This record gives sequence, structure tokens and C-alpha cells, in this order.
Amino acid sequence: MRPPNTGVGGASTINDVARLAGVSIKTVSRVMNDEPNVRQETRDKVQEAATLLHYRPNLLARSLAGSRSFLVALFYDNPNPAYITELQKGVINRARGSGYHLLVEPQDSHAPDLARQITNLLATIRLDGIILSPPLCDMAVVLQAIEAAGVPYVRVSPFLNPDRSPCVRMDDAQAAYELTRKLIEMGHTDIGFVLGHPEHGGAHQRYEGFVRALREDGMEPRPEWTRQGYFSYESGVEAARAILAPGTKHPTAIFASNDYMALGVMAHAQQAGLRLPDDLSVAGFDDAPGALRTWPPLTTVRQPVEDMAYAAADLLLNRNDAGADQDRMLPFALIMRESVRAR
Amino acid sequence: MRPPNTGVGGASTINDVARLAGVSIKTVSRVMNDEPNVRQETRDKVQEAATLLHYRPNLLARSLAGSRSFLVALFYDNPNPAYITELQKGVINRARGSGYHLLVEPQDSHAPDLARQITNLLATIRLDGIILSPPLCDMAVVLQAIEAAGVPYVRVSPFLNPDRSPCVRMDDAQAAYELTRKLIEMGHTDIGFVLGHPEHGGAHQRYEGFVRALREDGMEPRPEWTRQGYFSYESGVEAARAILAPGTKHPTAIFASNDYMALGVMAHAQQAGLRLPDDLSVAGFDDAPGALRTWPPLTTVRQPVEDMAYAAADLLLNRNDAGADQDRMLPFALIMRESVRAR
DNA sequence: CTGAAAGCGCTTACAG
DNA sequence: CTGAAAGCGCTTACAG
Repeated sequence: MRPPNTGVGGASTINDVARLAGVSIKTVSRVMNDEPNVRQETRDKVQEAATLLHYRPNLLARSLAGSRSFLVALFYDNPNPAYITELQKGVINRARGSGYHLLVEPQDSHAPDLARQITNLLATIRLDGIILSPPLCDMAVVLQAIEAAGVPYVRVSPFLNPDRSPCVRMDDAQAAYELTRKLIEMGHTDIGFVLGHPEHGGAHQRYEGFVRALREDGMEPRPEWTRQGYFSYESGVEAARAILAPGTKHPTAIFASNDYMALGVMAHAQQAGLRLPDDLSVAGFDDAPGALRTWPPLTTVRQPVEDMAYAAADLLLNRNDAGADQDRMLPFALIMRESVRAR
Repeated sequence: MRPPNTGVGGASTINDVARLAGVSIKTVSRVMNDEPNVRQETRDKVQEAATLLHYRPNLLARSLAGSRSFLVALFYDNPNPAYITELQKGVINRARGSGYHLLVEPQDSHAPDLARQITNLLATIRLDGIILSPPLCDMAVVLQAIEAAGVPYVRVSPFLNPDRSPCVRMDDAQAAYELTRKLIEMGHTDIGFVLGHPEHGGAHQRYEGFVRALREDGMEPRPEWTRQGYFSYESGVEAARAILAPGTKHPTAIFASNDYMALGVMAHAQQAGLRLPDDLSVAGFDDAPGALRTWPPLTTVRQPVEDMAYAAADLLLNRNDAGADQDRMLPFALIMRESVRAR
């Protein structure tokens, strides 16, 4: 057996392998797809020919002929680089093993023709699945467009209609509750809170957990210490400026709904002459690996973004399995660092 | 004309459009691809039918039949989330307008079978182009594998063999030179330097610019103030620990080859009881938007990563144009903030 | 256990 | 200016 010369591009095809192995292309197809009903001897012959020719099935051809494209897409509209790359890592880690590739498709959640854009995209590329992250995963027009195209999807950290699709999440409310309890146990009774972006479901859940923890001790959030933020550094600075306004009583701790805002709070506090953590404790939420480093190191909640994305891809690719659960709740972790000090 | 019922998946095909418009599929193909030699009247008829049917050409079918896949990939091996997302943004912004989609393909630059993995990938998916970032863009095995597959590629910030492919870059050496000159002009003569990851070409160029600026005033880098780093926060902390060792003379400023390391330097300095910027000025390099926020705000060099990626995609998609230059050098910007203070 | 035929939805190369 | 035929590299559905 000697390899025939391969054409331009160097790629050999199923025909080359079939010829070399002395079988039909259908048999080669069976072997490449690990289908049953092929004699071991035939299988070996085909494998040998495929190896000799460096044959790799053409994904596009498989896709056009078959029912799978081996392409999944990640839809997002989120300015947080660490969050996005964690999501991508998780999806890719799961998808690669199954021969799938990841298309990144950022979407503008405020585009007036968002639904049409998605419909066009799905008509152009036959995706095998979509992973939706906040805030897109909570937008009815997005879900409708995807469902109309008949493409399976999994949502990460959705807020609305949890039964509408398979979902992966963590318990944001419980995490915020537990972190707040820690603050209280450490002697903090005057705690400020910076709300997250109202379009993100997690923001509401985190506040809910915060309030629950306070009420357990008969406390209530104080309006003058509770400020709207938008998950950005700048909004954290603004919130801190309001909460720490000169001439008013200050809280001893501020819990920001994400790490970027916590960083803004710390920056403003330091600029205002407060020593951290002596004069003010600060806590955040996210702990994306390698994303943020503060001084003092930030107490926060570790959100398992990569694991959630891995699980989401797993739900997508296993969706025909009988035993596959349709929803997954992943564990978070409290990360206590020096930005919080006992009173 | 009434739209025929579309099949499962809802997508209409070129045949549906041809039938409805009363022309051949070839004519539909011509119209969809904006080819010449179609009467305006025919063109209108086809457009109308296509609109009525919500027809979108199937990318996979175009790809299999034609010579283009409308897929480009970004290859990278870089732990910096902000860098990666900036690259992706730039590529996507340029590619979308031309109907291209982006596949993200992180590679392990230390994998022993890296070349084989890439070869397999390129045999599996016929990519129209690849964008290579450091350190992959300087690895001979990577370039060889891609060239053997005949896939066009553009490199971002390459160090070696600049003539081997179209490239996009900024002048790292000049940027480091100019920032160092600023430090000198502000009265700093004792300046420490934290080197970047040796596998990244930019690291060497930045050091070169630093040295050039010193020599212009007859100074030399001092070995005890020059430390190897690896672009990570931790390596910045380590470098600062060495440079600021107790009982030794300290520099008045430290220039770290990227922002993460600068952050590490700042954290260590504060931990060691130094006031910033009074006791020590710190400068970094990168200024990825939204990636890092420090207190005091960090003086750094703005590297136009998104613009470089946009330009790289542009080179890829325009590569047949006669007038297209093969290389692009993009401007940087010095960002002077409060982490540096005049002596 | 294996294969011949048809077809996925387009483009290419050619003919008129 | 327009179209009929062939084919891209596979899988599906069917036959034996």
C-alpha cells in the first residue's frame, strides 16, 4: 500500500482512504464514526489506510450531509473579560474532547434588531447548540429566536423562566447570605451594599441573600448605605462616594455585588483617606482567577464560571442521554481575605 | 407569489428561492454573491423571493462547494483575559462585516504534539485564515504546520522572522523608551525593571527600549534592580521583593513590563510599608481597557490590542487586494497617571 | 457485515 | 445575461 499523492491543500478524502483500503466509502464512514457492524479485520485495514494518508474527516462535509455541525456558539454581552474567557475555557474543555469547536458570537443586547440578527445567524450556520449567558439568557426575544430555529441551548445563571431550558447555575442568594453572615459574625452591624446591574438576575439574588442575612439578626438594609451599581469599577467608585459621604455616619463594611465594584469602593475609600481594612472592610463577588488583585487582598465569593460553562457544554452534548439531568447547581466558595477585618 | 412551506429547521434553500423567482439556482447564487451579469429586473425578482422566504445561504454548503469557509480562527496561549478578549473583539468587528465568523482555538504552546494537533485541526476544518498571537506566532513548528496546510495567517506582535508572513505590531521598544524618558525627565535616575516572559518577543523589546533610554543619559541598568518576571502578578511580587530587599538601597521607580506585574510590585511595596507614589513610583505596560484598576492609578503604555487584531483580520480578508500593504505598525500611547511622581 | 445510490445546499466550469 | 451539469466530501436510507 502506498499513499496516492494528495491534491492541493494536502488533505486526503474518504475516497482516498476507501480506495487504499479496498472498501467502500460507507465502510470508511462506519469506521471513522465508530459504528458497529464492521469486522475487526476490515476496521484495522481502514484504520491503517487512514493513518497512512493522515486522513481527517472534513467537518463541513459531515455537517452538510449529516445532522450535526460540530459547532457550538457562545452568545454573550458582557464587558468583563475574565468572565468571558472563563466561560470560553469551560466550553472548549468539554467540547474539544467530543470534536466540537466553539464560535464566539457577542451580541448587543440593546440592538433593536437583535432577534433578526440571531435568526439570520442561525439560518446561516447550523449550530449544534448555543450557550447563553446573562443578560441574554433572560431575554424573551433571544429565547424565541433560538427556539424558532430549533437549536438546542443551555443557559448559564438565568433568572427568569428557569424551566424553559436546561440551566446551569450557582446559588447567588445563598452565597451572598453566607458572606453577609460572616461579616456579621465578625462584628459588623453597619454594612453598606452596592447593587449589581439590574439587567443581570444574579444582581437581584445577591441582594436578596444580603437582606436575608441581616433580617436573621433583626436588622434591615439602610437606604443611605444601599446604592445602585452597574458591575463596573466606576459605578463602585460612585456608590462609595455616596455611602461614605463626608459628615455622615459610615458603615464599617461595604459588600459590593461584584469584584470590579469592590475595587472601586476600595479606591474611593483610600482616596478619601480611609485605611483598609482598619477603617473599612470591603467584600466583593466573583473571584475570577487572575482577573483582579487588590491591596489588601479582597474577600469575595468564588463563582465557578469555568465549571458552569463546562457543565453547560456537557448538558448540550449529552442531551440525548437518558440519565442526563436537565439542570445543574454548582457549588460556590467563600474566599476570606484581608480586606475584611473583625471589629 | 406565496412562500412554500419550509421544512424542518425552517430554513429555505437556494432551490426554494429559484423556484419562487422563476430562475435557476445559478442565478440566485449570482445575486446572493453580488456577481455581475444579472439584469436588474432579474436581480430584483430574486431579492424579493429571498426576502419573502427569509433565505440565508447555508455557510456550510457554500464552504464545501466553494473555496471559502467564512471561518477564521484565533490561536493563542495567553492567560491574560483582557488581552484575549480585546483580540477577539478586534477580529470579530472586522470579520462580521464580511460575513466571517470566529473560532477560538487556544493551543498549549508547550504540548509536545502541538504541530500534529494543529495539522489535524486544519485538516478537519478548512479555515480561511488564522490569527496568531504571542508566543505561538514565534514558534517555528506552528508556522510550519500552518504553511504546510496552505492556510493564510497573520501574526500579531511577532518577534522572529518578521518577513515570513504579514504582521501587525506596535513599537514596544519605542514605547518603553519613551516611558523611561518620562521617568528620567521627572527626576528618576534610580529605576528598577521587571522583565517580561522570555518566550514573548515583546518582553525583550521593552527591555531594549528601557536600556536605550538610560544610556542616552549615560546610565546603565543595575543588575540588582533588574529582575526576571513572567507577566504574572505573582512574578511582580517576587521581583519587587528582590528589588526592594530590606537593608539595600532602593530605586525611586520601578518599570514593570506589564500591568499585572506592576500591580504585584505595588502590592508588595504597600505591604512593605512604602507609600505610593511618594516613596516609590511604579509604571506598567498594556493598559487593557477595564482590566486593571489600581490605587494610585497606574502609569502605563496603552497597547492597541483591539486595533491590532482588527488590522490583522483586515490583512487576512483583504489579502488579494493589490493595494494592501503586508504589514501594519500601530501607534501606542503613554498614559501618565498618579502612580508616578516627580522627584 | 458491506455497499451502491441519492442527496445535503451550495459553487465551479462550461455552454449558449 | 442565464442555465444545465457536475461535484465539493461526507451521511442517510435502503438493499443485500
